[in-house]
Amino acid sequence: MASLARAAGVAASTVSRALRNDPRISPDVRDRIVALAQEVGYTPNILARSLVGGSSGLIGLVLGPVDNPFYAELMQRAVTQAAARGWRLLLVHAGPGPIEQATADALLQYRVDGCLITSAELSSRAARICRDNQVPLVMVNRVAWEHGSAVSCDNDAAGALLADLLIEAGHRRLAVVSGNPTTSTSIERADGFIRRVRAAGLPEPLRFGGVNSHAKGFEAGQVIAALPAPDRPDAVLGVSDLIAMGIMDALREAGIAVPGEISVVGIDGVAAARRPPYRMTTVAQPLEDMMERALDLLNARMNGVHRADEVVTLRGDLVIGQSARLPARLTAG
Amino acid sequence: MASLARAAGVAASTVSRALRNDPRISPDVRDRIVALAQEVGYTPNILARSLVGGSSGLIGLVLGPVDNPFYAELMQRAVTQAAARGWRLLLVHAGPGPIEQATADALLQYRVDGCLITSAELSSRAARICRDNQVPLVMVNRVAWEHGSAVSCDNDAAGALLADLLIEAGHRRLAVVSGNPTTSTSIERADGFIRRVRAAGLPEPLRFGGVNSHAKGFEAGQVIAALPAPDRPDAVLGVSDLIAMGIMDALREAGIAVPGEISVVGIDGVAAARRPPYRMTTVAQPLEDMMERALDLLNARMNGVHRADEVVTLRGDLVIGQSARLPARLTAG
DNA sequence: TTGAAAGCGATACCAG
DNA sequence: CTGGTATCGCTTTCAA
Repeated sequence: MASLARAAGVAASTVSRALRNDPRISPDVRDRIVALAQEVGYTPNILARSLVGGSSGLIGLVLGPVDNPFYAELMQRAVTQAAARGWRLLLVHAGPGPIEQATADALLQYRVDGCLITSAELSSRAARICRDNQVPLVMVNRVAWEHGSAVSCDNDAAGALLADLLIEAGHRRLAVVSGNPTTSTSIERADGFIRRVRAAGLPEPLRFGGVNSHAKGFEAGQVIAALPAPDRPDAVLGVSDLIAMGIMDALREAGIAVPGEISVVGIDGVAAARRPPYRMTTVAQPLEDMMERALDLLNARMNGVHRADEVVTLRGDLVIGQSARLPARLTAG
Repeated sequence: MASLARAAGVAASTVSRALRNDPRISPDVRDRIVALAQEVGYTPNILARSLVGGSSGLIGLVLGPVDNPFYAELMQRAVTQAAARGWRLLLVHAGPGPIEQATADALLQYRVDGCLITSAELSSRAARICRDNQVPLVMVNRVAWEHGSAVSCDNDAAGALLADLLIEAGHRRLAVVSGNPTTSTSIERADGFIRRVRAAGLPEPLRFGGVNSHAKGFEAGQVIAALPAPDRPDAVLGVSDLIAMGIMDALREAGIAVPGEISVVGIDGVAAARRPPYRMTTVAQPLEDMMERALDLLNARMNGVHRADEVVTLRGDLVIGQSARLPARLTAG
């Protein structure tokens, strides 16, 4: 920058202002400097800028296991929307394993302006670090931990809605395949579902699960398929599309027609579940809006202003596929 | 850091050295400082360090469309392996669209030590920026562009291997569904396949394609299914697993048995293709090794040392699934 | 083995 | 409107 200033015959501070469109710089001087910068291929060093300015322009991103396409879709939204706000993502973790200390430390070392945690599990270490250092924190698809704001889909309502629809369509023996029993997302979805089944006076739903994976759904599907027909459920909720896909695969492999003999529904609305051969009936998370709100929450907390932690819940969108028998009023149109 | 130095009764430079395990600092002083830093929760500011040191510890990551799970898997490897080397990823792009100028600029603004481009398409802008600014660049799953090194799977060999196996197993009417006609990956895979088909004296393979997506594979599958039986191919290669999954879905939906009536094979080895209901016979890219080599290449070019661009090609691993009829010698075991 | 001082590249305040 | 100067947090000579 010094050499640029010399070449332009002005002071460094003038260059600095010109390049950031400071209003109180004369247009002609600014144009000359901008042109010169362009010419010599000068790019401001954000690291140096952050040093004095305080803000790094970085958002830490902690991702969950990306074998669940939901996280991949979330990530894509995060990159795009963050870029639109002039922020960059520091990707510090992606995967199922616990986040390491060195990794969590990076959030502080790089002075991230905020942190986005999308993993339903294992986020505690990163969350603690953010709390201890007043780094704004927003969790997506996850209930707020001790500290931090959160944006999620109304999981309970999603489960309840699907239960209502299945029941209205005449299903009587329902089942639910859960994910990780320690994650709020999985629990709430199952709870909402089960509550409505009970409210309808139907028998207690069968319950399976333990991990949020295709394999676990497949396993549950095999067990269900092996049940003698009278005991066999006529409708199953996979608490995630990934699980629901596994269920459906197992049932079909066992020669059971979906939705002919058993209806299957999921939650998330990932692309893979919506296309053939699944055409899943599911409740899609409003990803675009969720990320928008998440970044809003971060933004509001980024300039040093303290604000109370905030929890935002958005309603999901019912996606009518062909994996479940639904009330005629929905399928007629 | 100044306050830390004051509290410890030493100079800032001593603190700096102590925290980085400089050998020429007395152990007791170092321990005292480290303990104190721990106590007050001090974290070094890497931005400031980079300012003087030169290296930011950041690797720019440009990702392709993550609806293809291949890119998601690649990303997970990238994060893990980069972390193991003490690097962090600056995620500047993910998705199908072209990379924007502002995004590409971020690579320079944050002074990334190197750049990893995994998108088979649209990487030119980022690549150009790296070239113009001597930022080490490695492309993964993509042939080298004008500038930069590259690591990829031997795509041609993968296509050739699958053709050989299908032919050996007795298939006679082959077809190939390509991806984006401008990407080296897609072209090479198809070329290898077609070359072997010709070499075997079989009729010219049917060709479909245009985009690397499930939808495009599905479309091609529908067309294939609609062909009158005598013209219908008895084996199809989808140049990516994503495409192959689409093909298989369409065929099965049309009531055609896979692999009973038509064999389907893919390339990539993504998790989704290997599990039920696909159980794809495919050539898996050695992701772990590819990322390892990619980071090696970056590392060798990162400390200012100039090295010639390098291209590394790794052989893929045949994954025997159940989506294709294969020679008995392979399926016997 | 430790300390003092000079930067690294930018911004911001205070003058002019 | 523009120029000097202190400063951000850390590393790195150069001395002691």
